[in-house]
Amino acid sequence: MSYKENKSLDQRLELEEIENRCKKFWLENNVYAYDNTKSREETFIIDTPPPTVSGSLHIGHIFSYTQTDVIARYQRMHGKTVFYPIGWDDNGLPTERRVQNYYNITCNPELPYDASFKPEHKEDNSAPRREISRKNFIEACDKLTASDESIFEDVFKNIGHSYDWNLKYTTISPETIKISQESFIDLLEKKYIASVEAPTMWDVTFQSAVAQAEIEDREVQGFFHDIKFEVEGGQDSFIISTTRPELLPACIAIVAHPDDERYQKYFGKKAIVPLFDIEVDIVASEHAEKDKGTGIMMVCTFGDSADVAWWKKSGQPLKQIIGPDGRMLDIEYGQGVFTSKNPAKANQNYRQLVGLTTKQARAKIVELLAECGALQGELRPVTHMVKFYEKGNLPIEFVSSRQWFVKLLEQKDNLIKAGQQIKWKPAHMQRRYEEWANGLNQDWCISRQRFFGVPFPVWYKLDSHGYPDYDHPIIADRKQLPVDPMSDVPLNYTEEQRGKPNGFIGDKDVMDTWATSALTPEIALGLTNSPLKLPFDIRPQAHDIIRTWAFYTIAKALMHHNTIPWTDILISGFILDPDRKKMSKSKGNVITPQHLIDKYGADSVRYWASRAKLGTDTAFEEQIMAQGKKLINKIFNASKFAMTIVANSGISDYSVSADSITNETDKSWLYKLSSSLEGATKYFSTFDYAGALEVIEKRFWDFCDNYLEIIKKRAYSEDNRSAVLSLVKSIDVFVRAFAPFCPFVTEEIYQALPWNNGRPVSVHLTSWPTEQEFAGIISNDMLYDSISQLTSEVRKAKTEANLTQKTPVKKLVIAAPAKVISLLSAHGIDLENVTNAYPNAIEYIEGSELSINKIELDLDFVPENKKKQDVVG
RNA sequence: GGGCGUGUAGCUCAGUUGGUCAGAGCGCUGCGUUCACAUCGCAGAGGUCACAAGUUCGAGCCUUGUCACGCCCACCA
Repeated sequence: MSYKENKSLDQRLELEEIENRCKKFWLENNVYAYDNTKSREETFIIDTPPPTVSGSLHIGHIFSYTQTDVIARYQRMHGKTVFYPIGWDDNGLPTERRVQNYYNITCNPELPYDASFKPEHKEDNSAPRREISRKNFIEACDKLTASDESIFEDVFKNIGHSYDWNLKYTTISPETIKISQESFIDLLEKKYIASVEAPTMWDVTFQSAVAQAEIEDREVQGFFHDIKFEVEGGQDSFIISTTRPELLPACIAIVAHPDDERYQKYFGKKAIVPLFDIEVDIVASEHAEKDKGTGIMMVCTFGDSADVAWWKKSGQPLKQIIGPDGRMLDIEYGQGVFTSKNPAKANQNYRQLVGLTTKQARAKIVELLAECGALQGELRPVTHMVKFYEKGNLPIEFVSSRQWFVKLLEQKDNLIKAGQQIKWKPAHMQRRYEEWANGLNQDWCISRQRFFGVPFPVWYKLDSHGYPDYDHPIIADRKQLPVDPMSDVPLNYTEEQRGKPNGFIGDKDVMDTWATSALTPEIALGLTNSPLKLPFDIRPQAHDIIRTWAFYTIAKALMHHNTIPWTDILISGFILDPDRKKMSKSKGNVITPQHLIDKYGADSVRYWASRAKLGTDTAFEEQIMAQGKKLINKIFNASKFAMTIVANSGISDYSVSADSITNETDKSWLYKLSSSLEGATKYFSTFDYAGALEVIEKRFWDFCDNYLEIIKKRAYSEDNRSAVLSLVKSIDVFVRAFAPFCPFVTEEIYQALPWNNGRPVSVHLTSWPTEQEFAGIISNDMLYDSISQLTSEVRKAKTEANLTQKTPVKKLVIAAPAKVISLLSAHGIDLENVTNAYPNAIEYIEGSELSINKIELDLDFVPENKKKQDVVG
């Protein structure tokens, strides 16, 4: 496919046309296709983050993903075939939540499938949500994610990301589900996974278990309630300060510190829980701290993870009073574990709590406590930290249930070692990882009581009474994968046996979405027949998901393959509001990536992203994009100008060599250019795209402001060969050096270069310019720097005299070291030209430093345009 | 409570191993340019490099302490 009809550059820079032309051209020519015949050494592998599909792309996505793209493009030009996949993380809770709101529906797994149901977008969400079956719900998720994903894809294409779109995946696709289920079975066989019935952190809104990594602390306004407990015998009493009085019915013990003298006398005795007359032991335990509250506290099932830990050791029964929905369960005192000295009284009080939320129950129990006189004094306000599921609005509860756990705790040391083998950029981010690994205190709960996710490939046998045997699950055969145990049947069973005694039931949970996204290396490899293996080269990601995505990926690579998943991890920063807070949703929605691409052009937005260093949060500053647009414009115009000179030069052999570049100024300039490239390459070798851009950009402005001006006259003259070929080389090099950053404008220019015969179809397939290309051609920086400095000083003198730059120089005395004088006097024609000096106006005297000793300008000079004005005026 | 990071011109940020390191862009002011580019060029003003002490011939850069901001982690009765 050809790029465009007319090969020459347009008169003006038409960004939109260029972008459309490029996008089409790159796709049609498979410019970014990964070549699976190349060896590992010739391949650069990127573990691209699959963005969560739950709404729209944020400018922060564009920021970090573009930085990775710049690296990918550099590596491609550096001679590697780049394995650069892209996926959409569409399974999981964020998607479910969006789907519920978008269609105003909710999943009720009890309902049968309704083939006629078609989800429709509802603007108005005030009506009660329509309940639909699990299968209908998943179909709705599929539908909405598919449309969201096509929008994401457009934005990524518009910004010019060079993914190999043949390597596209979604985390809910059958292929991904298969890989995720294989991972589960592998870890299960290796005994890294087990199902455990235990108190688990539970979000009551989404009614699902959640993992430690998804928990965050939030400051909450609460109250201390001072509650009087009688000691058995009724002679004595003590006060407990608690923020959660609604847990009184689940009290299993009272504890105080062993050294606390105030409570020594109670140890070994029993306390009576008010309202419910539960007899509980008063126990000495390090768990309590003397100077907190009243120093004595109640242990309930469960107020916090400390309660869970204490309960596990104690051998006490579990009294679960909070249900999965966060409401008080309907329990009966005098039955089972709910003992009471006075069941009738306990039940009378507890009946008033049944069905209430914890918050409502707290208010009610305060009433009851006040009535019976157990509540001492006023409630005392306190702000304290409470654990929340990161996506939830209510505190988490500990609910006992059966869940699948990945045994990470026993891997702690290996995880830390693996983290040390990986190169973190910036390096201090490794600390974040290590601290998280060190602080891990729970295994990874991977089951979620949700619907849109990867099902566990597991069924349970039912005994003759219809009770499931959780200890001996039926694991799917690998050949069956992917399976949905709710609709598929285990080997040697029939659908008729589902739910019947001696039959089976399917595991109805789905996996934590991280359990699947921690497999992005394996998922990506599944898309190709390449012989690639872990470890990959780089994992780009943001720092907020070090404890989840990075951590779990390292864990899985370790458990599956006993290797690190990548050699380098590049941590990007955040885009912050001007007030340095993390950019808010509302603002992000106003300034959408597409809006910015439309306003400044994709290359300019990319320029903005490329300027920021890794790992550093930066305030959003739109002006950088305006600056980028100026650069893009300059690249276009300077190239166009240079190409016009070349076209009119009468030169047709564009080969650049020591024979063709004969002028010393040109040699000296090319030396400058060459050393900038050396610097840029060095920066890129440590993934420092920002450093690379800086040196290239700096040299480019030098080229425009100085070199072009210096050689202009010579390039138009008879003896123009060296200057013209130097321009050819300069433009060719700049186009390639800017290509990773500004792929659109550089492609547009590359396609118009008249010396492209036999070269790759796209600039993005050419080789990265290195200093080796200049071998034998270049000299050193002395001459160019000298002319450049003098040019600038003469310019300054003219500016300060309020004269036009065209003003001729009558006399210019230059002081310089002998070495510089000999260079300048032999090759000073450009200096004469650029300063517009009269013949023989330049003189040299010896001095220690290069400087202008004396300058005399032609004050009688009148520019052409002024003359005309005078005539008219 | 523990850890990490940041603090450089009005704003956003560079400053690699301590010695032209006091910078860039934007903004502001002035001047110029219209035959590559007004999406332009040139120049100017502006900073005790958070503060204090120390190491050193020499510190924005190293050490210690202080302050401010941000982030991460922490059993939060």
